Parts: sequence; C-alpha cells; structure tokens
Amino acid sequence: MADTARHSEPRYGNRPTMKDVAARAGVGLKTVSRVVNAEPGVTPDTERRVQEAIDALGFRRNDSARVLRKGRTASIGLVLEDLADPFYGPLNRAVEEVARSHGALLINGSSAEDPDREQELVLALCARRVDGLIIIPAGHDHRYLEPEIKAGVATVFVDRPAGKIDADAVLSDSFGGARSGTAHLVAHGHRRIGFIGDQPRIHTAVERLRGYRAAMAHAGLPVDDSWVSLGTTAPDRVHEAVVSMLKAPEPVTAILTGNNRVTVTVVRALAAHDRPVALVGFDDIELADLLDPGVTVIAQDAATLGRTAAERLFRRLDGAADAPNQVVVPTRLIARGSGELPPSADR
Amino acid sequence: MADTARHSEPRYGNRPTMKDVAARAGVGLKTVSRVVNAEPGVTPDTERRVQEAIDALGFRRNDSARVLRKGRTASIGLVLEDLADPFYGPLNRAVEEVARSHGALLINGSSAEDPDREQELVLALCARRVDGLIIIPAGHDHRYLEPEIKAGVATVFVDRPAGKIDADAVLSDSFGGARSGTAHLVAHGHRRIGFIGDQPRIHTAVERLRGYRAAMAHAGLPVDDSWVSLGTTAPDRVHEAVVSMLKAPEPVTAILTGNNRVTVTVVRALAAHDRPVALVGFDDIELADLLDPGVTVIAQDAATLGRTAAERLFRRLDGAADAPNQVVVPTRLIARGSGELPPSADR
DNA sequence: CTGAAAGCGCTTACAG
DNA sequence: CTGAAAGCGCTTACAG
Repeated sequence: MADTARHSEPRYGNRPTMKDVAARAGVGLKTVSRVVNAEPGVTPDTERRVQEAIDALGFRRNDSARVLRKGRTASIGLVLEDLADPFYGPLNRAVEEVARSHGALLINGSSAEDPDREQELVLALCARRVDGLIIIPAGHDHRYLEPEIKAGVATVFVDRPAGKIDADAVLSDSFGGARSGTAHLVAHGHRRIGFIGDQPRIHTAVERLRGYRAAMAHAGLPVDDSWVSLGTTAPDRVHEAVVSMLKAPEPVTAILTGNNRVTVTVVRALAAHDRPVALVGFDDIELADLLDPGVTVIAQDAATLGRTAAERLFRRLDGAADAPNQVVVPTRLIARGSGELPPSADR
Repeated sequence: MADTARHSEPRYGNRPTMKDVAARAGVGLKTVSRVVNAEPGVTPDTERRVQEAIDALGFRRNDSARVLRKGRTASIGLVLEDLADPFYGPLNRAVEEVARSHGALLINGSSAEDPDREQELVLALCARRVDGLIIIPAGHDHRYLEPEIKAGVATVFVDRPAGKIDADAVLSDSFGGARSGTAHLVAHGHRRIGFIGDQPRIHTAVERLRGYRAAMAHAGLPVDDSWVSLGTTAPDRVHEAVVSMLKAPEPVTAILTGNNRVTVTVVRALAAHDRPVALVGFDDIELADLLDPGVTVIAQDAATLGRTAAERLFRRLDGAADAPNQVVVPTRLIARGSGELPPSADR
C-alpha cells in the first residue's frame, strides 16, 4: 500500500505484473500466483475474477523472475562449432527434442572453432545459470569449467572429449570408423591410400588419422608422409592436398577424407581428374548416392549423438551422481561405389 | 546481519552471491557490484580485496538476477521450422552473429511446421522475456502475439509473412524466383512443365506456384491440373507426383520444384527414369554442380535473410518506430545443366 | 570513495 | 480458502 505506482525507467516494455492483477481483481498476490500456477485452494468465483483481470491486462507470468526464486532456469546451453554446418543440424534438433520433453529451452551458439569464443560463450551461459551444458569443444583445456561444474552446472561433452578435466562425453567411433574405411579400400586392392583430414588440434581429426594408420599397419602397408594431409577444411587447402597426392611420382589410388566438408571438396577435385581415384568419406552427405560413382561413406549418427548427450545431461540433473563416463556411438560404412573402385592401372 | 546463513533448498547448485563476496571482503554489496561491473570509484586496494574474494569463492555474477532488475534480458528468440534442415543453418548462424555483435544470446527452437507448437514456443519465449523474436511462422494467425508486441516484444518474421497482424517481415522473392525459373524452362523449349511444391498452407509454396502460373500464362501456355502437385515433402508423396506426371498421356518434359527437400527426391526419381527430364529446383543444394547433369536452381540467400531480419530486430530494439514493412531478398538462378535440357522427343 | 535501503517480479513458508 | 512478509541475487537512487 506504500509503494503503489512508481513507474519504472523506459525498458523495452511495461508489462503488467502479478501485483497489477491482484490490485485489479481485489485479491492478494498469492492468490494470483495460485491461479497462474493452477494450484488448488481457490474458489471458482475468486479464480474467475483473477482470470478476468489477467485477460484484461494481458498478463503473462515473467518466468525470469520465477526462475530466480526457484533456482532452476529450465534452460540448457548447447555450444557447437557452427550452427550453419549441416552435420550439426540433426544433433541440434535431437538435443532440442530431449530438452523440450523435459520442459527446458535451448540456448545455443557457435564457437567457430575458436577456443576463446567457446569459453566466452560457455561462461555467458553459466552466468545465465543454465541448468546444464552440452558442449562440442573447440579448445583443449576446460579447466575454466571446473568451478562451474563444482557449483552444479551439469556438463556433457559431445563429438569430442573435454580437455584436462574429467567429464561425461558422447563420441562417435572415429578411430574404428576410419580404420574400417581404410580396410575397405585395402580390401579393394589399394596399397597407396591418402588421408585428408581436419586440423590436428581437433580430436576427431587425430582419431581418424590413428584409425587410418592402424588399418594400414594391420595390412602391412607403409604410409608415405606425402599421403597424409591435415589442415583447415578450406576448399583451397584441400584441393591442393588432392592435387599434390595425385601428382606425386607414386600417386595414391584412393583417398580417405576426415569429414563432410573435406569430402565435398575432394569429390569436386576428383571429378576434374582424368584417372578414377577411389574415395571413402567420413560423414554421410546429401545426394551421395546420386553422384557417379556414389560416394562410399562412414556415416555418423549425429542425431543419436545429440540425443544420447542430452539424455545423459538430464539424468545428471535428476541426480545421477556416478563417475563421468564416455559413450561411444558406432559408425556405419555405406558402400555406394566410390570406395569399391579398383586401383587404376599403375602408370 | 539478521539473516546471514539460512541455506536454501536443494537446487542444482549453491553458488556464492555478491553478499558472500561482500562478507568475505569486508565491504558493502554495492562495492562488490562496482568491481564486478568495472564501475569507477573504487580504490585499487578495495578492488583487490574484492577480487580476491571473488576468486576464492569462484563467484560468477548471476545474470538472471541482473536481468530481472535491468529489464532487458539481452536474449532473443528464434523460432524456425526445423533446426535440422540445412536450409536454415546459414540463417540461424547469421542471426546468431548479429545477436552476438549486440551482446545478446540466442534461444531457438523448431516449430516442426505445427502452428500449435509454434505458438507454445513463442509464448514460452515471451514468458522468459526475450527482448525480441525472429519467427519463421508455421501458422497463419498470429493475433496471439498482439498483446506481446503491444507489451514491447520486438518481432520480425522471416521467410514467410505474419498472418492477420501487421509486422515486419523479410522474405525471399518466391514469386519472382519461380517465375524466372519457369521462364527459363520455357526459353529452353518446354511447353509442358510440372510444378511440385510444398503444402498449400505454406506461404512460400503458394507464392512459388503463383510465379509458375504467371510465367506459364505469360508464355501463353496452358497448365493442366495434373501438372501441379502440392503436398508434404515426404519422399513417397513427391515420388508419386513425379511418376504420375511422367506417366500421363501428355507427360511433362520439365519440372520445377518448390524447395530443397522436394528437389532431392525429384533428382532421385528422375535418375531412375529412362528419358531425360529438365529440372529447375528452388533452393540451392550441396553438390548440385557434381550431379549429371548439374542441377539448375533458384538459389535463396538464407544468410542474408537471417542477417537482415536480425538487423531489423535490433534497430527496433534501439527504438526504430517506423511502420512495419516487408523486405524482399532477391533470388538467383544458377544454370548447371538440368534446367537447360531440351524437351525429349515427343513420345 | 563507500554502503544501506528499496525494488525488479516472482515463490516460499507461514499464519489466519 | 486467502494473504502479508520475507527472500531469490542483483541494480538503482541516494545519502554520507
């Protein structure tokens, strides 16, 4: 009764509050709260009066205030590498669906493969007090997250593991996938096989290289340094790598690529090449079956990756306190033609 | 001094607050606030003491509480159709970049082309008091948003216009794009051209159909009912549409598709067909240049769509109060072969 | 330079 | 069935 109507500074809006509704309906604040939250213990008549006031004023509960009092924000953060990368679309959507089924909203953003930007974004999300975080890490040192995790922010890494901290992670079987893709090429008669991957500071790039090397070693095949190229996925860089591998005195007869962006560029480069070169790509790509030859790939299940990570997160939020663990999601080789080409006649 | 340490209920965490920091540093709350927000008027010595307390406790400002007091949440909502659809990836990312440059976080979600889900999501975002909304609408009646917009939630529609309310919108030139794509096919000698589009309740689907019809009319060509098929983008549905158009006594010799998902299915269907059929697709698709023939498309600029919408939104938030308007982003025809095929010999 | 009080819009824990 | 008071963790507007 003391401080009724001191209007606030120009904010974006000037929305009615529960206090306004209470005043208009001639009831107490708590009664409005009961109606808004469908709590029992309100006579139909009172409820009707409150509801009328709500409708007349266009009241909508401010969940930001609610959240402050309740302690949970019912929101989770998802930090991925690039919202525009089609590989992450299904992962993003899968996380959203799980969040939705738990009544939580999804805040997300791109790290742009920049560790500083990742940290900035993650900490901004912590400051907003998201209940949990799902992170596709760009950096390799996540000790900055320790105080947050200790303070109760559930965190699950996906696609790549956390660096220097012990945390839940859901990963694709990069090593196994690359190994089986390479073995597939070997089985089709190739002995000089190139590998073009992403930057070596990216975990999956290193794992896939390891898988490639393991398969080559298993087959008793040497790996020439010039057959391996790790770097950015910029088309120019990848294109040069292809050209140099094919121009060498002992040119490769097959190539294994480290991810979808590399695959696309390699397909373009090979289309311009005179001699057929076999190709197995990591990650499935749209229309791969319609190219000539169809592109043989090691497909990851991005949706399963996202769903598994989100389910793990909500289990943590529901109190699961077991030790952090890693889940590995299998990959699947899909033969479509490019990986089954025989080596072209040795010069 | 009265209510020092009454520990709260089990929430997710139990983080230190400014009060804790103040107590530990032996200063007032406001002094902590000054240090945390880098406001002037704190002696170096005091600042150091506060900073030490912050570090020791692992304090991080609760932006949720800050936001409640300040009135702006520094977050915007983006509601699109499907986070997994590659068409929306670049749009999503473009919105994120603009938001980021304004210090705002992005909350987003999928409507799954369901008007009820759209409304539910939008209102949840309003309850969180996002400063603004960018919406790719699924529904056709947005009057439910009127109280929110009146209350100050800036809103920009993108890709499709709002229904039954006057609001900013940023759209692709669907009509013009479809018209020029159709005219392109006519110029290459086609007279029986099919159109396979999305569901007629989707604005862009209708506009593209209109563009198709306008071009046909302009060329003095009749349009047989059996040449037009609107419906879901489910592969089965689209496949059937293709088959039926090609089986007719007067089969079409060219097809214009209404979006990327339809295009992909049509490409697959045509690959299995004996006779070449010309194709122009709405939306560019990855690897379109590598197919044989390359797929001629009407490319939309999804990133420009997103960037333009987000910039409009922040201009509104900065006070721009001019009447709602529509911005139309041009499309671009990219000839790659499939749209330049001549009509195959008349039966 | 520093801090106590009031308030942002809700919910919690009580008391009637 | 109903509501006044206190509090969530900050910032605002003052006063010293």
